[in-house]
Amino acid sequence: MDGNIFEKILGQDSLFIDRKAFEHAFEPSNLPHREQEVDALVRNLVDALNGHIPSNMLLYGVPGSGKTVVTRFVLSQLLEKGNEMGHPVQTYEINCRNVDTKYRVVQTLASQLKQNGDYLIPFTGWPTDRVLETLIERMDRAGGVHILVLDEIDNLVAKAGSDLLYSLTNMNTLLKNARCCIIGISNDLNFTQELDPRVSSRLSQEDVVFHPYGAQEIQDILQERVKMGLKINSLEIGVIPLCSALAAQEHGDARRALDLLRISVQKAEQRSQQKVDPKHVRLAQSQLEHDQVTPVLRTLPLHQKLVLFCVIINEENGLRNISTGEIFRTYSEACMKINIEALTPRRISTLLNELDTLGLIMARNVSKGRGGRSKQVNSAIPKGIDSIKTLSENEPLIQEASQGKYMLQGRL
DNA sequence: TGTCCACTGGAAGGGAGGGCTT
DNA sequence: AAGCCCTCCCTTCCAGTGGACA
Repeated sequence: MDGNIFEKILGQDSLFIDRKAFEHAFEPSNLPHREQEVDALVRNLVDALNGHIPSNMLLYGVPGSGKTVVTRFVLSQLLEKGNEMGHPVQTYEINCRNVDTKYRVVQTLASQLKQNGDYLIPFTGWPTDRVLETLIERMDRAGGVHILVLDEIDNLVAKAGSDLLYSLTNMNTLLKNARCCIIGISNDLNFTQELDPRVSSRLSQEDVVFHPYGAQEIQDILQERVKMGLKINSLEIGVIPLCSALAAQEHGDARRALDLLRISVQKAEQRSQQKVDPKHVRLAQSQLEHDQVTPVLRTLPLHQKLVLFCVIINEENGLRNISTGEIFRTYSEACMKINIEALTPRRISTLLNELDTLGLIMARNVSKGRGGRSKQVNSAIPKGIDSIKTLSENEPLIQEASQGKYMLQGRL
């Protein structure tokens, strides 16, 4: 072979000028169509600079509607101004999807305030109250205004209840030398209904709703990023509208649009083409679907995989709208075949709900009169993904069960 | 109109596994 | 080592239920 294998690709002209412009973590200096929301945050948070405590806020909106990016943008400006004016402001951002228990949230916050000589708080072990006390001590020591951003806060409430939020919203009464303010970010508009009323009144002193972006608005966002990130004239007409339209279908998710565009450009580059055309967008769309689903499939726990596997097997045999009972029977049989103990029907019901939340199945409750009440389940995995193969990877038991799928088919 | 099916989903709690404190 | 605390996964128990059917 001539030359180094990297040379060919390295030497290739890229259509990107700055790939970062399309990354999720990118923080643009201009946020089109979010002026009102920025304004709402600024009007509230300005209190931190006046020596007052800003109201707690709740930001609502579908994924990719700019909640996090707007918050980060405003907070970075606030930090800057705070430093300039000599009003110390501390900000914390916690994603409650990853950090989803009372203990862990408090531990994460307190750890961020750790200084030399402070205890290292273990990730489990201490009584939560003690961690909370430590947090309050450290906040007081740091002084100033502390702004806690709890992203995907609905997740936290679903798993850990209102207890933590009660403690957090109560902190101002315990702090002597510092003040704190909470910004909750939620994808779910109805989540305050699950909160303790005392908590919800304290937490949602100010609500800001982020409406989903429309196709036209997404186009504007893309245009902006294209200016920064791509060479001039690298897109065929129609690429941006197509990306926007596809993303608008996905509940107006701007992140999705950026991903689509970024991958489309990569697809064109891989084919050594000078311009991105709508064909590349279609390719990107199917890759995105694939990339979203397969890691989820791979990392499901064994029983979760088995349940999903049973849904798929049934579907491959032409059955739609499968009931919980049917799934449970297929599942029990599969467990028997691979010689593991089956979980209870109650547990399977929960697992089905979880699969539904993950978007891997569509489950709806229906009543068939005397036939009883049950779920109707269908797979929601995009076509073109070999789900059984993916489920079987590194999972010999599933492989074994899938080899017996014709036996399973027999009883259906 | 009431019955009754096949579940649903809440509540409580067990127990294993991680870790800390005394 | 014994006694806690916290989380995760799971079971057991059970009241509740939408709607076809007698």
